[in-house]
Amino acid sequence: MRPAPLPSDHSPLVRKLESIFPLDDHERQALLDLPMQVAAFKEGQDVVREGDRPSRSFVILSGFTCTYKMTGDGKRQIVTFGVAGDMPDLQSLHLKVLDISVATLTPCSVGFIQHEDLWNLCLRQPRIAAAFWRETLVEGAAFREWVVNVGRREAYPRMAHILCELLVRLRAVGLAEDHTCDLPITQTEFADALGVTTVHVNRVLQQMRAEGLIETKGSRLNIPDWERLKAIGDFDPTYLHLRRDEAVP
Amino acid sequence: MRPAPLPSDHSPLVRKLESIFPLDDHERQALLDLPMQVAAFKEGQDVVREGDRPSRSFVILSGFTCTYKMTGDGKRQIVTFGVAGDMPDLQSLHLKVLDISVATLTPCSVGFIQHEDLWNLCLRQPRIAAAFWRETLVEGAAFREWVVNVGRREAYPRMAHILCELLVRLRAVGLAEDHTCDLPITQTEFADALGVTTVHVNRVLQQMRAEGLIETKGSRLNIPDWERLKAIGDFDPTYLHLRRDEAVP
DNA sequence: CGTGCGCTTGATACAGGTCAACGCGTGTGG
DNA sequence: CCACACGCGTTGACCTGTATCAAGCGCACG
Repeated sequence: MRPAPLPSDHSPLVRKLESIFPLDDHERQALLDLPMQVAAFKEGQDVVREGDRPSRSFVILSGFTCTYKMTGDGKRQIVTFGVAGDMPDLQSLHLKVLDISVATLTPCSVGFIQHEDLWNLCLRQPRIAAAFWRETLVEGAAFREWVVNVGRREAYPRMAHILCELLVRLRAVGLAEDHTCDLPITQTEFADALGVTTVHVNRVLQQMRAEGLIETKGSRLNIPDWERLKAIGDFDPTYLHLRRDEAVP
Repeated sequence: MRPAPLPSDHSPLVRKLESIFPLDDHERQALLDLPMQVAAFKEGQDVVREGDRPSRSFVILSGFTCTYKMTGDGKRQIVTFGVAGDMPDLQSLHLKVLDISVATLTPCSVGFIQHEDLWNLCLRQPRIAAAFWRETLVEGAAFREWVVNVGRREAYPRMAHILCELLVRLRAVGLAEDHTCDLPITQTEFADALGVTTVHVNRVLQQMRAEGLIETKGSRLNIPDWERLKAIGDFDPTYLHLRRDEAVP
């Protein structure tokens, strides 16, 4: 007998959209009514793959993902991390063939939404269409900043910058306390995100710990001096286009 | 007396949108009817600047632009080049404050369109809204590939890749013959796009010329062996999401 | 006719890559 | 229940792509 469908939980989606776009009760309800098929993924699996032609997009309900591309000679570049509420392949609503793959970094629960349902909702509620559009634009802004980070900052500030971005994004969806969060990202994954080697990531992290910039135990990250990390990472959260500035007081 | 308003020419916009989205006569006409205020910019001017809160977006009608961000210590990273038909700040329709600046690389003619007019058109014609949304998504896809290029390819293939992208995009809007185009981009600008120094760009270009990969006279670029350039640049045009694959036969 | 910008070249320095090996914790199959 | 394999973090020695610095050249333009 087939497993019962997993219970759906739309709240990460709503929370995420509200972090960048104001919704009224009616709109919130419309989102909650979206048909969603929930699936569980183990760590290290591809949710979608470059070249796919999906008829649905997905929301991350829990867990962490990375969005990546492979080069011809087998190197991986991670272009963004996904956290609860993110829709890493929302673009496929308009772009038929996927130009990226999305893999889970941890066990994940994801909710699939048929393009048809999304499309109908957008036609009926232009403001929700605007919210989704805006969501993809914010994602685009983050890619631009990622280019700057990889192209123009050395490994040390580059790492600082990514840590800042992750903390702020996690805070925006309620997944981080003031200066602490769970960040289950391995050094290899950071390496592929920063465009450096694992060895170098290791040395950078050690130096950051030595200088009291960060504290880690297990996957727990703590940032003792947020202002200093921000300064070193040359981090300005404007590009995340959050409604409430989550720059952390 | 004030100068007469410049004559507007919507055709670059229509041509660009049609390269990624099928339009019918009615939709084409709706675009042609968009109120547009044309302005001429000299070379090296900012059209819009990071931090601006524009009430309009612009289409490049002629000329070349670059979209860039500055780091805290004054380094510039170009995140994309703009050619006729592109709308480098279309995102500002939904994101109030600009996270990028756009500068002209050559004298440019640009057409400003009020957000209000765009917004009305999108509400009346959902398919045109979809076309604009798609336009921003394609731009996002190009940023992702730019991250990969800067993060994971060495300077030589990185340059090859950018040249491939530019040729294909120019072809898509009718600004390039098969393997030749006008590319008025200085070595300094390439440096800021690739995340390397001008000196290094110079050496890379010389090597490419020496190996017969490219030929240049003035701003004229010719590519004698397209397949080889593509292979070296690890270039696959899928991410540009063109309707007709402009991969150049 | 100078002056500045874009291009070019050479010498030298360094951030980060490569290669190789080891420790440690954990899950697993014999 | 132990041995072993494997993933992740760590370390050291050495190498290289690219940066940095400095200078010269030619041409377009005021």
